[in-house]
Amino acid sequence: MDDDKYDFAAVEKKWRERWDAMGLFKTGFNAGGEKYYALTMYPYPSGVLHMGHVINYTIGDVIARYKILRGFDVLSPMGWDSFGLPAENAAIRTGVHPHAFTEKNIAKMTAQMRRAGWGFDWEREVATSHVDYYKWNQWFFLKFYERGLAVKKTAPVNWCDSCQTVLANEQVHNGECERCGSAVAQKDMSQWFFTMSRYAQRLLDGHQQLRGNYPDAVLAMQEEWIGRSEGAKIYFKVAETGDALPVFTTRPDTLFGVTFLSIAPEHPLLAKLLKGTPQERAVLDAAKKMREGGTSEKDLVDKEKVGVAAGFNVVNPVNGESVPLWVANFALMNYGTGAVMAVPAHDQRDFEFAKKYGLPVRVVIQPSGEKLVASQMTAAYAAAGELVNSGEFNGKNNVAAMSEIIRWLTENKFGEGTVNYRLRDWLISRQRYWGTPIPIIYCDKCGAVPVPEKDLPVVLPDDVQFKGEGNPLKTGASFVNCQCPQCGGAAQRETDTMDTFVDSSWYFLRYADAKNDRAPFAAEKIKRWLPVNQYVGGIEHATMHLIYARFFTMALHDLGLVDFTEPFQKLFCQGMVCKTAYRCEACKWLPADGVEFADEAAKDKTTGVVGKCQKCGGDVAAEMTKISKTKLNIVDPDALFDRFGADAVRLYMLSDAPPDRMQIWNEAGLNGAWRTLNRLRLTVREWTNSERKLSAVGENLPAPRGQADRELTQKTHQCIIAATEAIEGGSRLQGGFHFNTAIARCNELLNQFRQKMADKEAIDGATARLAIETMVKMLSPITPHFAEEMWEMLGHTESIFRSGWAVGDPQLAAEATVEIPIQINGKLRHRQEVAVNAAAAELEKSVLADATVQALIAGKTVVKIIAVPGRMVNVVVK
RNA sequence: GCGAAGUUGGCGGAACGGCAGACGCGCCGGUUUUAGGAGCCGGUGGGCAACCGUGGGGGUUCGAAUCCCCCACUUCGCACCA
Repeated sequence: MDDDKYDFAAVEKKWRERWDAMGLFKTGFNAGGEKYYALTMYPYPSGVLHMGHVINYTIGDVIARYKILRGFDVLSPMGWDSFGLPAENAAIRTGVHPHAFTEKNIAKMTAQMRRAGWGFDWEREVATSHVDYYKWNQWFFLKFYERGLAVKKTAPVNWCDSCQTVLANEQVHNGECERCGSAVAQKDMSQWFFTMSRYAQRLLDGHQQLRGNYPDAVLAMQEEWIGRSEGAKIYFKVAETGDALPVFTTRPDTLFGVTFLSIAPEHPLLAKLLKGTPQERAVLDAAKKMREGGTSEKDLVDKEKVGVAAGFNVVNPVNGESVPLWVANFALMNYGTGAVMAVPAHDQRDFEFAKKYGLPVRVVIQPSGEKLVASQMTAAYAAAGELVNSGEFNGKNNVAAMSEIIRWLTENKFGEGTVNYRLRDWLISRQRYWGTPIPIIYCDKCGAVPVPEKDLPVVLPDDVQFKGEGNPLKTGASFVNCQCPQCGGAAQRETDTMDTFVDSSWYFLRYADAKNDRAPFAAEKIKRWLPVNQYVGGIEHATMHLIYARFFTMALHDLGLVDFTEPFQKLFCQGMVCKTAYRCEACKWLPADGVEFADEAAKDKTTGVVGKCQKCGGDVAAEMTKISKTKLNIVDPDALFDRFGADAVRLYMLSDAPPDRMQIWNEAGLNGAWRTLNRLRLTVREWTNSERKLSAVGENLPAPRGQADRELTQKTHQCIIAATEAIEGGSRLQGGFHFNTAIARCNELLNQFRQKMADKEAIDGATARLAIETMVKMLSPITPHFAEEMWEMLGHTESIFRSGWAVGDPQLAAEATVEIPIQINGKLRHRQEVAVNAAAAELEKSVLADATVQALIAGKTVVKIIAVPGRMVNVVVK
């Protein structure tokens, strides 16, 4: 009958225009409603949306629309994290200025975002590379500087000698420069930090408020990142010179077992000690060698443990013993004190190091029931036991004696109990152009002088060169040379720019007052909108961005700029979008169409060899990984919008898996989403036609309140309740956002509705309308254009987003009877239809009265009966 | 190395400690004068059966995909990518 197709392109365009016209996504749409701030992590403007964005912003949009339906005054903003390395790399490669590159990308991605149907309040758009944004980064820096929260210290960077440039960890592969392949080494530079480590305990304490509102995994990762550990600081001294060399240890109980002490190769004391000694050259060379390779934690840890004797000894305060000082690459300057006491008998890493270099092993803890002999040990003994060779602590349990030992250390001034954190100060300096200039001027006379607030912003200059060597900002003569604000003499600007994580640590505050040119934001706007009610983003941000933003908010709180300490009330993290990638030993990564598959089944395999490379004929192995350009497994959202429309893509993204799981990309499922929409559309058409027929017959027809009506009404209310619960979370589905099960409930309702139509069951017009409108409404946040179109088809003249969310009635949803399983000794044996509210005693009676059950337990003794009302009965027999 | 998450049919996934496989994809068969990426009907974990089945091995329980312990594998993060 109807051979027309659903013209999604026209429908989607039509509704986007109407939403714009009606101001659906501007704050105040539900004027007077309670505020709701729905935030999604702003993207880096790479120029193309990837599937991670699609899932992220679809979830955010569904939440915003759902809250609009529930009457909230919703703020749902979008912006651009537009500073960063890629624009600068593009400038080096193609000569296009980062500014032009970035603006073009923003324009492209904005168009893509509109096509997806994500509703944002574009009047609040921010771009961090715009001077009206980064000016406030500089302003915050000055405030931090005044308070001692921004300081300058020495820290190592990845240095490529042949490119004469600092490299990001990302640009270092296996200790080599990504561009030229030459060896990378660490180099110390004086750089700016935010003293975030001061906030370690507060960040940790904040978890109490966040527990239950952030994913547990994120809190666990942040706890690990903050890395609180209790232990003691022990005052070792250099035997020859008397220099203090404190160490931090979590195992003060093993202090009598120390046989050497390790110091980080870049420890400042090392160079001082060695100065003028015969071994100076050799030890410093060895230390330098240890610093080859990148600075990332993974690079450091993966390195083989090596060391060299420094030619000095240190004195163990507890027994006065002198033990040798070693330089070791596993001693980390930025953790603890940069020196570690070594107890080979009770620490595996120390044990291995001691065996490698022939250092002594001394047992100070004996496990019960066996006796360790140092010379016969093959591994360290790290567990608990009885202290031996430990002076007055001999005979005590090492764990139980811990606090006593710490007290003793403090009383005797050998050390003190202390808490150490893994959390480091935040290194914000970047030796790059495309970032916020740090507002500091260096004067020969006055030293480092902050740029006065009235001189802000320090604008990024355009007259710079991108050669791939050094920091381009240093080539801007007009930028670098300036006057000292204090003495007026010739001075030079800081050419380091800020880490882009500074930008993203407060952008959510700026959205509340995006156009303010007198302050980063006005207090009353912050009061209205902050904190963020729901933040949505990728799990990959669990530590860095989310910790920096929390720290920044606490710092702003301490500056009196905001009156809360946690920026995000609730956090939801979607999983990675992954897809099979193909790798050929010789040709590296291949696109799927570059693989000659062994057979049809091989196309679905996600691991192991699946075929041959079309180019070289070598074996191709499949691997399931995050969608990325380098692995050639990207999916272009635009192409999907072209083929299926935004609604079908959105529906598919949410219908398959709960969004906090890893999403496995499989295009076949998209067809199914498209079909679901068509089926619903067909249903709406058929029903609106038949409804017209019905009303033409007359209103005198008795309403057929029969069995079919009751069933459909029940199913409809079940759908509303279950779908709402799946979205909201709650007792059963804790986290919420289980769109996949909400969609499944709608499908069930649709199936039942179509079944009844096909069977020509008599259904009252109002019952049918409620059912069909419920399906449309439950889907409206997910497939908004489609839902609007159906809503209109159903005779409504106003947007569905004006109609409010559906309310389920638990009484109408309730079932009268339920078929419960009957178990005999825990095994399913029979079923019985019982009243839903039948009490345990009634269940027992009716089950025992059942002939089948009697036959099953004939000749056996009933030991007990477990009856769970409404769920099951288990008869235990012997 | 450290930390996190995950592992259920051919596939994505459902399942307050209580009927394993909802819903969807795919596949198989049928159907509608039907050529569409269409609709509709039926089937679809394994096994002829009894039964067996939630990565492997133990445990707790009347009852375990679910809780506990051990192990394996996969993915993600680790501070200059954002």
